[in-house]
Amino acid sequence: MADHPPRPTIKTLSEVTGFSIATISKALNDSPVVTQATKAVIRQAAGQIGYAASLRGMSLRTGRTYQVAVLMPVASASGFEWDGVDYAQILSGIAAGLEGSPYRMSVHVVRDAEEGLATARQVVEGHLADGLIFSGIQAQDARVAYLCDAGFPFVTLGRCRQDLTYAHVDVDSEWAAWAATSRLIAGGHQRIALINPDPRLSYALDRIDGFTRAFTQANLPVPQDLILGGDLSTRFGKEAALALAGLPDPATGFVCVNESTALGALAGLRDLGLTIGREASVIAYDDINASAYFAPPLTTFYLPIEDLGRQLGGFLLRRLAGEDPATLQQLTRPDLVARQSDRLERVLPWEGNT
Amino acid sequence: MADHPPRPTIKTLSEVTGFSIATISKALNDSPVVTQATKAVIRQAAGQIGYAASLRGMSLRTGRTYQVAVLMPVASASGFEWDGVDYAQILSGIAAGLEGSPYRMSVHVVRDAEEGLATARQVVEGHLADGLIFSGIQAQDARVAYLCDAGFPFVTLGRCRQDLTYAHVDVDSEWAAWAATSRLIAGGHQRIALINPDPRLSYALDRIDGFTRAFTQANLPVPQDLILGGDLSTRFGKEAALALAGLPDPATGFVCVNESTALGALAGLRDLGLTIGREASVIAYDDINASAYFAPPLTTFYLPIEDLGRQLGGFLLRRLAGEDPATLQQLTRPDLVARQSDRLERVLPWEGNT
DNA sequence: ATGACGCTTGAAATCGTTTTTATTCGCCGC
DNA sequence: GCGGCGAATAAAAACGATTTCAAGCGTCAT
Repeated sequence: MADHPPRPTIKTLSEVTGFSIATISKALNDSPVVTQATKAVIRQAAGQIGYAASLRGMSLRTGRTYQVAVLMPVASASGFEWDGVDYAQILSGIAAGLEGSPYRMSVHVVRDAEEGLATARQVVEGHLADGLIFSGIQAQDARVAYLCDAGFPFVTLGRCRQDLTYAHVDVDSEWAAWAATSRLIAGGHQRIALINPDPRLSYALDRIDGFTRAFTQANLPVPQDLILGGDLSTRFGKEAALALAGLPDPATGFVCVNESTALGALAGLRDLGLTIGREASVIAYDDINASAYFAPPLTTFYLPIEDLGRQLGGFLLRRLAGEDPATLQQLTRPDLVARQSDRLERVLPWEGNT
Repeated sequence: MADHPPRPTIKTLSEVTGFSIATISKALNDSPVVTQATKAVIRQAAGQIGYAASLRGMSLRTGRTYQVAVLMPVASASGFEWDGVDYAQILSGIAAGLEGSPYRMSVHVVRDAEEGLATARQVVEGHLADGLIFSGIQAQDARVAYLCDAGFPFVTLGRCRQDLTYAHVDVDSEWAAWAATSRLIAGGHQRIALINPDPRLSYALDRIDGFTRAFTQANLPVPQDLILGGDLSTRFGKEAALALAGLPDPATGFVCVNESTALGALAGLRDLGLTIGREASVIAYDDINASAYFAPPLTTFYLPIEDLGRQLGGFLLRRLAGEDPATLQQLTRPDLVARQSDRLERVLPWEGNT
């Protein structure tokens, strides 16, 4: 229980340098009213005694907290199921985006969008943070609407479908779903399933759009009966595959929303005795680099999810600096990583063209 | 940009009730010096106008921050590799453990133990939080030593091997490794590999201890050459399996540290043309419930990692309330989940006894 | 009757900053 | 010589709470 000497305050610095605390404060904030010479002296002394402003004091006076709140979604899990989302990677990216600024990151766990709204309210009304970052955007998103209305700085991972201007980072899910579906169509599939997330999510709709576009573009009917929405659990992926590959007119191609559902789909297809790559094909979003080790390795669209986090952090910083949200919007296209799971051997000649 | 009415302070409450701010403060903190009647009036009024104490004000005066800092490890990734650790689940657990208290959770990303120490220093010296939670404990852990010395409240996930008294939550890795190894020995294996984490980690040593005990107990030589330490990536699991199953006297059983390394091991064994459950067996720690979907489903020792997080949060709260760290120590035994990956078909009769 | 004591409440200081307003002082012009 | 001005610094107020100490006020014993 070593008693550290009390850490220096602006007052200590005042006594040391002989200047008043007001001057000290201005000098350290680089105010133009104080002489260069004085600034130099004060800065030197500050460095000398290891002075660092107390966030508490600053916070009380300025109303700023120098904190950024992140809403981290967790499944409302009764019995944990893996959902393949490595949120730690996103957090890590956000932290990297915040690096160099005085902002720290506080994480609030939310079970669903409703709780997210409640937490957002708390953060705004209680001034718990200066800015907010969240994901899991719905087509009609109450959180986005609320924060826009409140004029509170925030950045989202994903876009809603309301006509609102706000800072966001998103993945081009429409394109990715189109590309994945087209690839399977080119590979000889016609009965293609879309294993989708919760249909309230905005990107679920984007994926349906892309899926649909691929079929209409190929002059093929859209297999509406093969679109299934659910959570991101491996269990859901398996159940979906079991159901859709077990149909009288079964699905042979599967566009999965992510690696956990794809892992489930593979397990389901295996249970049905199907050989992936011969009788069925699977393709997925990939954000944790595990698909390469599945049996067989999965063809995926790779999302650099930590980079997205970094963007989120950077955008929020710029938003906090007053930048116009209209300029803080970004759409990323995932990269195709071709592996073995989407080739039908019997239609090999088709392979390749994206 | 709706201008909200300024939120009520203790002063507002003073004007409304007619009591002085001193009395208000005491009443709300349930001080014994103020009458029950007065307390009732004040509380009623507080509820009425929706008063909530400003954390900023409290913080400045009391020196407390009402924040708990969590050190979240991320791989120092050059090129992201999945490590099978769902830290979000731990965070979720911690948040659950903190629920009901005024404490919020701030997350600091650290790349290694060294950076962890630096961050811990910052937190302590800058009074950025009232307590600290971290994991990835090493046998000789500088962070633990520092925090004990500084008298700063903290709880760790894992124990170091120094003789220090501090609050911690841990998994009985010695036992788990012993149980896993014994199970494989009982299944007819003698050449068993231990796919271990970084050997500086305390639980890596625990696992080696348990591994060793299983062999000596069975009067078998300990296969030192089959103990391999690395990161928790799938890639490492695969490389390790490739190397050890490719030996002149190959390993046939694999005790993996977690699901990502196990997934890698399965991939490696598959590449060697081996059939899991016939020519090789794999067993792992399981904390994300994905092993059930691997090919074949893995026999695992299940760790309820969110519960551990909850314990961490709860322990820290009690520690902050002044409880003796000696009473805040807990060791959990993971549960065996028997599936198919550890049965050698040719030795079927042995199955079952743990 | 009065001083002491208990019980409740109030006034004021304090935490560490920022920001507004005041003061000091040298210098210039008249 | 003096009022005014500008530049630099200082003083004081404020942010919103907690905490120490003083004050008011019955009650009771002397």
